[in-house]
Amino acid sequence: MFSKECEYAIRAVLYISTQSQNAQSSGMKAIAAAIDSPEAFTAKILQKLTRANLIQSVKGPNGGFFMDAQNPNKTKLIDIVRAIDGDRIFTGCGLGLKQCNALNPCPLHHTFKKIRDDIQQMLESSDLDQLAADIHTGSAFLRSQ
Amino acid sequence: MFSKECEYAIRAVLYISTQSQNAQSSGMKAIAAAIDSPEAFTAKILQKLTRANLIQSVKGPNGGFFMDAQNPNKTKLIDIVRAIDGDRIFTGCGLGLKQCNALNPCPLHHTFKKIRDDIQQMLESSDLDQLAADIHTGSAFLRSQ
DNA sequence: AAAATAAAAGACAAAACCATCCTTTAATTC
DNA sequence: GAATTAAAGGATGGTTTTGTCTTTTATTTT
Repeated sequence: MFSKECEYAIRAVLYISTQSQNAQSSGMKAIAAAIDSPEAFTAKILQKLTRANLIQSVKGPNGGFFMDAQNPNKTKLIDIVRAIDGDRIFTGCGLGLKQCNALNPCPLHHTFKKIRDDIQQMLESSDLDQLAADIHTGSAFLRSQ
Repeated sequence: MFSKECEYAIRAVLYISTQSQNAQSSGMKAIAAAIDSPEAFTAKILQKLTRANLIQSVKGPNGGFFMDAQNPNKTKLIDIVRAIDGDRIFTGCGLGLKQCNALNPCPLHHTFKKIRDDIQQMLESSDLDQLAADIHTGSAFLRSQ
């Protein structure tokens, strides 16, 4: 569904979101450990997210990554997905046709449209606060237990 | 959503299904042309589908690939997906966690479950006859127009 | 039986994706 | 302002996926 990069990105942002609620910034190594992802690769992803203005960063001692307080409840999952994977998952054809639309559809176009719309709807409606809450209460996890 | 291999596989089987309705067998090159896929790669995929008993093949002059008459209405899309991509799309975690289930879920597990169930339902319920019919009438296509 | 045809099979090549390493830049601490 | 810390950036390596090429095997036609 998502690229590995995007999976890590979502998990990283969710983690940063939980930490930012206590005005804590998180270093790259701490993030990679918390979400069980490779450090160097995670660093690259955090760079992309920073450039996309989805998270902030500061260099130097006690630096790291964070979101400003009002951001977690504005940022939606779809923003992360768009920043990393683009919109191929929303617009691409399920059977890989270069051109596939209502006028010239693949045999699954109409059925897939509903599913893609559901995914989009889900990614647009969920804000990070709610998801971070589940992590805080221990009812959801960012790495395997 | 699906691997490229699986996309080609579905398109190939749908094409073979349309041709088999006239008891016509189709050669690899004809299939690749009809679905706009690379020939050699398509040949490999057709081999897999044959080994999985989703289609039949005969060698030699006038050989090719076909489905026996009663097969297109028994075969479901999910059989093709399972044969090529396995069941990762039905069981894998959307955020890439090695272990993700109702007891130890990722923050998106429950939302994703619904979507994955929808996809599975869709792949189980559609049989090839119906989809082939749309192709025959020209209301759906297996390659870009 | 020989020739021709077409799939099966195995080895190989290219591209994309995933991941790491090393140097540079910026911020903080002492 | 020197040393330290941590992110930014660039170059590079490994793996998987995608795709090709060549030989072999099976079937049909003549």
